[in-house]
Amino acid sequence: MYRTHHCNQLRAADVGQTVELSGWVASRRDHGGVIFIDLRDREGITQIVFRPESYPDVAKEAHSLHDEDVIRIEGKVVPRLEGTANPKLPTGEIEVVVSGLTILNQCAPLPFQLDANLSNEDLRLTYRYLDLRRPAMVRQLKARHILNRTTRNYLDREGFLEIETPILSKSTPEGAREFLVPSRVMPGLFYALAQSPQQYKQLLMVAGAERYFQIAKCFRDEDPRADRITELTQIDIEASFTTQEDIFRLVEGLLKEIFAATREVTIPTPFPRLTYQEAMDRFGSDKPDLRFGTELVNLSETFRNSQFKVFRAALDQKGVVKAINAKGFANITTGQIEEVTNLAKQAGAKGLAFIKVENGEWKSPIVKFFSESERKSLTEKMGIEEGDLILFGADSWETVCIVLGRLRLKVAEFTKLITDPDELKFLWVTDFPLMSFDPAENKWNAMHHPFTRPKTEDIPSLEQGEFGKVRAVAYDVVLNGVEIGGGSLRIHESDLQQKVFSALGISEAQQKRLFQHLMSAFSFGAPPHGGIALGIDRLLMIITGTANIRDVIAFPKNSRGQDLMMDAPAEVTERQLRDLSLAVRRA
RNA sequence: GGAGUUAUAGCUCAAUUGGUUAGAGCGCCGCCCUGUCACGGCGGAGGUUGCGGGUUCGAGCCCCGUUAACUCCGCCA
Repeated sequence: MYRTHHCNQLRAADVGQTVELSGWVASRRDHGGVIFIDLRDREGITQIVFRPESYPDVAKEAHSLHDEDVIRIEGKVVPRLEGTANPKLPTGEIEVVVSGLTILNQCAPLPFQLDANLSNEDLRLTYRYLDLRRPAMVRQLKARHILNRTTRNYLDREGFLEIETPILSKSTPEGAREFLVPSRVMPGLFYALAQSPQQYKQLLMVAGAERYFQIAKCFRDEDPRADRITELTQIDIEASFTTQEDIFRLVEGLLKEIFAATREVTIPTPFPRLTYQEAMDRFGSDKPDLRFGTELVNLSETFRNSQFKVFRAALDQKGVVKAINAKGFANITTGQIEEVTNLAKQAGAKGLAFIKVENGEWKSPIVKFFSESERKSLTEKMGIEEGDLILFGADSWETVCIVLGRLRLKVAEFTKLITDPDELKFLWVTDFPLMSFDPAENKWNAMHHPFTRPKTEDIPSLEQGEFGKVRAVAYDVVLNGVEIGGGSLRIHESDLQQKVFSALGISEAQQKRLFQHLMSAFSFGAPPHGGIALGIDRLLMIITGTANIRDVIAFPKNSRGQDLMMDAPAEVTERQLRDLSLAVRRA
């Protein structure tokens, strides 16, 4: 037997028991005579004591122990001596006097220390199995386990079946770049790794599964970010005979249980809702962070007849003038002004107009163009007070919203508008546009995916070719400015699906080649259906309060998609390539 | 594809305006230590300052190039 208890189990009530423990040496405090060791396993730490006067042979062997050696001990639980209890440990009232020691395995000198400052991430990822021994990382693994368990229990109770779908699938033109996998049996042909189970889950609805979910791995061959990784996990949900309201209620209930189980907080439901239009107009983002205000204010009427050419020109071209008030940020430094100006330009602005309100004076190169009534209207609409900084955008509605939305986030960061690190602000963003125009490709792309249902009242616009006016029954769930999930009601009629494909520039020949299975499935009595997918990794980032998606994944890839521990991707042999009928072209 | 930040001992970091032998803490090795909990004390080993070039009497520090990591933009239905 290796253990009778784990290392976070023994308490004062267990005093007198003879126990066995196994684990790693987390810390050795060798006084020459008595030796203390913090013995660590997955659950926690128990102090064990070697007393030479009681067990001289065992104590002698303990002198040679090192950090991270793996040992098994037996001994007696005793209360700690008067005044030596450790209130920092749940097991701190007791210790185990060791009468028997087995060294199960020794540890070589470590490449980095587990108890010290975090080492550089390369090293942590290379030796991830050591990094994961840190209690903080164990907490991450447990949080994911609890989230998954809660999800399964909840969706089971709601009548959902967990059904697995293929990872090896077929390449489709829309969406993220895919990882390709060559077929050995059929030379020259390729699978694609599923970027989501989207089509399978819709086909399951046609199959009459009615309520499906899956904790699904998805693969996207795009450049990673701090909150994006090539290999991600989603709670994938689809239901038949469902409405947007049904899905909102389901997901709100799920998130309520997840946050109760992982963070022990009660989140208020239902979540507030904004349409895409409102979200962009007021917050300059389709995933607004509602933990602070600083809303975008429309000033188009104020400057309708302005002498300031930049504003006037934007308005004359049917654009808008909007602004945000960075309260109390008039003391912005020159360097910060430069930074926000660059940010504005990056987001599509031609420049950045601003007003600093200092000592009762408006300090700005543009104020001289403003009339008395314009100043008055501006003061009123923006609620201008001493110490404020007003940042303007004048351009097309979309550009202005995007620019000011980015500035809003930057201002919040500079002026520390988020004060409570535990605050959770959920919302639904609804009525997304069905399609967006890509000037680079000169074509319309699906905003969500090509199977998204247009709003019934907007179908005439679709038929008339006014694609920009068509809204979708598509929705995102947003938490603290992070898109944690998105979904839609789907098209279940082959003729409507065909119209959308055509609008997206997918020819009939392509439709047949790529989506024949869907088109024919829809012709055999497909029920109305819809669903959503929630990003587990991003959700866990917020639950555990980390800024890096790799912290919530046991074995993550780095920002170039490498697994530093396994050293993947790696070269393969000529023989393997030959079997796959592949040749590598080297530069 | 573009931009920014970073790179010094096994790890985390220092090193004044360019100045002589590049330091500290932790870890490692040796010795000492019977109530610690980041135990403590004494001693020791350990460096091509990412790599290549340049400027200079002299470069960890300045310049150019390059590589890598991270972050951001593009991209991510």
